[in-house]
Amino acid sequence: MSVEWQPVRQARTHELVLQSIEERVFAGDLKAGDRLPPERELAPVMGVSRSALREALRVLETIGVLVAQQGRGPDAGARIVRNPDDALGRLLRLHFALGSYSLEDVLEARVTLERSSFQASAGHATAEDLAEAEDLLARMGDPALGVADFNELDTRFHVLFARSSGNRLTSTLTSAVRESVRPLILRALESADDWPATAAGLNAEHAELLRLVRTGDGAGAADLVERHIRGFHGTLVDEKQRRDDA
Amino acid sequence: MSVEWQPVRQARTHELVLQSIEERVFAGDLKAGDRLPPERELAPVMGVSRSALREALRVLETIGVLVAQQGRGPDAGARIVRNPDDALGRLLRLHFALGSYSLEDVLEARVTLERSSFQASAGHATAEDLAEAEDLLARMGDPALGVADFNELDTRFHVLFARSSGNRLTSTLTSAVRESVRPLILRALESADDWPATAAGLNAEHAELLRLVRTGDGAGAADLVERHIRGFHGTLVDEKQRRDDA
DNA sequence: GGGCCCGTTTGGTCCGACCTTTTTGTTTCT
DNA sequence: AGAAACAAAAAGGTCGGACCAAACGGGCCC
Repeated sequence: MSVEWQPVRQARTHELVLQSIEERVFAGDLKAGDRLPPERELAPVMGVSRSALREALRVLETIGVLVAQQGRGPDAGARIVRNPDDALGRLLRLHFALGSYSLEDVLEARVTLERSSFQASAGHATAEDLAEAEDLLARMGDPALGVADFNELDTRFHVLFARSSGNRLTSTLTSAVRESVRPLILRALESADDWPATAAGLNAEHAELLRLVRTGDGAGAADLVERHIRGFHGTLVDEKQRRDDA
Repeated sequence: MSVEWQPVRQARTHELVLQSIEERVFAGDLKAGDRLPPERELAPVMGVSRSALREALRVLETIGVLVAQQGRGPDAGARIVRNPDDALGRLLRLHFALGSYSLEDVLEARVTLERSSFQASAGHATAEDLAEAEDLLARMGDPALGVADFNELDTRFHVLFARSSGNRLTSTLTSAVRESVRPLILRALESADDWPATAAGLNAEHAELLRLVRTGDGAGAADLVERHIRGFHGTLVDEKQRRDDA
């Protein structure tokens, strides 16, 4: 295999700034909670214009490692934070909309991730987690619940178990993937033939999932969540088919 | 549970622009390959300054849904693309450096994702994939190979199988997670007690992985890659321990 | 036809002015 | 003395305009 040549791509200023800040992060110089100097001071120190600096900060903000606050006082200015979830969610949502990933890809990824989540959750879930799941379950049982509200609660149910697995990375990935198909799921639910029956069926599975996690049956929960996801995604694919045919 | 009140957080201009463009993407108005109007035209049409528009474009660029090219001709300007891998890699790398995720979290996520990758790869890998893996394996076998080069080839080996699984989403996630621990792995390799022996051991496992994938033994490949990752991550944890103690 | 030059288009950079929000300090009135 | 009102300062947010740099297209000259 021959060496692959790459075009040189002259680095843009904001990329240099970015690189410089990232190095600080990698070196441990910048930790969560630290504040950056004000833009008007930092820009000349780095030898770039304020606009270039701001573009770099915007990038860091969309990655979820920085927030900016107007005003004075200790909370003002640009601060390093750790908030990957929104960033990852937006990323996957957009790419899914653009067709970077097929529905089948998302299905398999959800199965893989949520199997792992539920497996671990069966060993790690706290009493608070279980109580919250119970609460969500009860609210989803309301027959008068609208489709959109159901979808919201269903998302929270799945994300809750991902969080309770104790693994923040898997949790982030799981909820981002779940979020990315959220609009699609909403549309599918809206066009369900018999919505009350669909909701009841999903809820029965949710209740059983909760029971398995509570009793510590990780393998059982993993198997059931796989069936749960495959079953529902199956109707999604059917729905998509019907739409494409029309 | 009472209703949770949120602060209103006045939206910033670039966020409005972003929202507007995202809606176009979700609606299917903007597809991969489409070009946006020039900044100088688009900004006044949207009623914002060019700077605000540019910040929104920068955000889209870091998400990997847009690239910008200077100059004239059909390739110039801002174009919609689908390139999630770099974006995801940078995101996870930074958050890992900031301590959003522990080493154990990454270990479990890698095991989950790569088990799935290798399982699927055993059914999907093409002859080209296998040939490339063979090539990488041969190059990793060179005893004179430096640690950094080995790490580079090892990364490509793992990412290759993720890609060959046929699932672009899992592949993206796998390579991003692998990339996020790359600097760490490099440091661990550099401080290995007996580097040639370590390399030989890893290579033997790589060769066996390739064999299992080639013969279509997905379950076997999944099990082996789990042992492979856990074994190596184990030395990482030991290494970290030793550093923390010092 | 090939090569050179020059203009046009488009993003990239910089600067300076001004707006808005948030806190802090000070003054004034009771 | 205390509370309310006002003013100043510090920070990010926005805007407009000027200019730089890269890439392409076309025309001109050999």
